[in-house]
Amino acid sequence: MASIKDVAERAGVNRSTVSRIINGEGKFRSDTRRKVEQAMAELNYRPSAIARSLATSSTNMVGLLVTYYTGGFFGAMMEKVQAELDEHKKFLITVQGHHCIEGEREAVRRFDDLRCDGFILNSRHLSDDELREMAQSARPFVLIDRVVEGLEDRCITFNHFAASELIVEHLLAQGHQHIGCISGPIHRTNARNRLRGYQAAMRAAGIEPKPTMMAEGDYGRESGYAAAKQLLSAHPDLTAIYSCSEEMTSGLLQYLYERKIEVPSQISVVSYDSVDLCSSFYPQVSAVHFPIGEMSHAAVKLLAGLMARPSAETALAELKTHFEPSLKLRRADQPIV
Amino acid sequence: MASIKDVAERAGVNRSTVSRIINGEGKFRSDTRRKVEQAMAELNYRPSAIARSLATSSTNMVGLLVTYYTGGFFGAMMEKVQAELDEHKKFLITVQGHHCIEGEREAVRRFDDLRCDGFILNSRHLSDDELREMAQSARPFVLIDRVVEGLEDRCITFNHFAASELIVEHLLAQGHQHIGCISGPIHRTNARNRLRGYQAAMRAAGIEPKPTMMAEGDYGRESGYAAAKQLLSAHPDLTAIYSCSEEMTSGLLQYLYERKIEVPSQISVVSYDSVDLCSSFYPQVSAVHFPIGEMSHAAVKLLAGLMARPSAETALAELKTHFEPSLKLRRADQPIV
DNA sequence: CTGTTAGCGCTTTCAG
DNA sequence: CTGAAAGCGCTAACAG
Repeated sequence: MASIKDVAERAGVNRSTVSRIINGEGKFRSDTRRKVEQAMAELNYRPSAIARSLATSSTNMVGLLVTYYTGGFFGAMMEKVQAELDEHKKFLITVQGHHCIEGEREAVRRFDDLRCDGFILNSRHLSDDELREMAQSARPFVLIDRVVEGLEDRCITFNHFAASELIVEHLLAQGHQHIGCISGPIHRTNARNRLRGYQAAMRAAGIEPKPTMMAEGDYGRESGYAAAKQLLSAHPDLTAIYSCSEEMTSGLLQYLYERKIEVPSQISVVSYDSVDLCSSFYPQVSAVHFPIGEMSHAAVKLLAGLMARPSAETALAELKTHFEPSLKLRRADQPIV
Repeated sequence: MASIKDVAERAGVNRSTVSRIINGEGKFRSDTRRKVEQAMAELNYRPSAIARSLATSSTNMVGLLVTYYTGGFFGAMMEKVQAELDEHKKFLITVQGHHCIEGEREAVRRFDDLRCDGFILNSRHLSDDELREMAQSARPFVLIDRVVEGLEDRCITFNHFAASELIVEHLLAQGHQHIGCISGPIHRTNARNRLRGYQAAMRAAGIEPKPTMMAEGDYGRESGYAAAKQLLSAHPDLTAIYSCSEEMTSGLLQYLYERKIEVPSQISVVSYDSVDLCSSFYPQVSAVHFPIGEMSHAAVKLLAGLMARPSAETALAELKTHFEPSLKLRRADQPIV
């Protein structure tokens, strides 16, 4: 490809003049500008982002670490991150954490290798300590859907506990007492918080949830199916089930469908949901909304702030970094009469 | 961050020695190696991919243009592309086409700016001519799910026509005669091919599909719902409906659920599917499988081949670039008795 | 086996 | 308003 040198020669000017024109720095004689622009057009010149990065030590690249690519969750995240980045003409580098600590470390290393201006981590395996240590480095990063003590100002968080409380309270308010819960993998903090929210809401209503009223899934569809089976075998008297992910809800509904247990006349179903998938089930199920899209948006904004002023935190106060749940009521649950 | 110069100074050797050790070129006195490795470790040194790119004029970056991020389709694509790229230590740059020609052009421009080693296009708006012209440039690229005359050796394709034929024939074989079709946006080539496959299969069975037996959707859920309504209002006698995307199928099922039209006892449902979403519906619906995952994998392989030998096409013959449909039979359709 | 010297394509003082 | 020159961090001949 043509280089700036080629353009300069063709236009009969110095490279720095071309550079200035490209970057719009200073003023130029109009014919100089014309000559340069013409040369660029003729050569189909495009400045090398790479060379520019090296010279300016700013790459305009932003890294995004995700745990997996499937599911609408990730898509929603990408969507928002990209949209925001596009506007600022930045490049998005995505890498996957391979579901393990070494994978996530490697990901960060790659961001470093590229000298990304900053990165966004949806990390699940890096330890708090490791993250805190990373925060010492100059390269700014933010965490999405994770809270690390001491790094609060870089965390975009969601109140999973309150989310569960909210939806379970909704069920309780409708007169339900026998409410089962399909949780995510309890070794994961957020999944644990969701489960605890359920338990807390139940206890607040004077109901002690029996261990057999809770089944652990892996957030996937199949596990929802299995958990439903387990739950209903142990507790045929359940009048409602709360599932902690939309995928598991799909499995749950499948099970109910196969057993000809009618929703919502025989049992109510409510769910966690991030991408409004619950509206595509039949019947459409009520859910607590996990606003991953908005959170991603906030993450980019936060990061942009950190990148702009490396150490200060001016104006970040205005930024919303903590998100609270909201209810989306639909038709798969109904009052106990 | 520490640079190669810092490492060299600390180790008391020349930069090129460090460079060679990093890249494992040649042999070294063991104490030289040790000194260098120690210096690198102490400084926490990581070579700059950017500087390296500039020096070698190879960036190890691969671009991926997608039309949108939502839906499992895209996730499946990312998954495979990343996995493959990770193994070769390459970086993935994703950009979105913004659903318009200018957006897709801009995307390619950005790949150029970064001097990506190559890119993968899931393009819908760039014209055949434009693509052919791009092919003149040195930067290799491949097309996924698109066929462009003259660029056959860069296209990873799927037989959409045959896919529709296959699933409709399945329905016909079961005795169905009144089969409706919910198609994608007919201004899109692939959507049109799917519709034509349906028509061809019907005609081959001696049935002329009436215009009112076909409804156009936009591949989204809502449109599936609307199309179902439209179809069944005009043709209450339909015994089966073929929906050209899993999302539309979801809408279709929702409609049937609301109208209390039982599947499969009152009507059979079959669908197009790429990410096995149809197995998460209840009842699970039979589908023709659109193997986007495998195709993505093939795309990366193809691209890797092109990047390795810029002009030649050795060994590409072994590569599978064309994919045929396969049936995944489940329970939402049944024979006419 | 290792050092010297250019140079990748751009930006950025510093002059003029 | 424009040119000259140095430098970003690395690699790649070419010597030795």
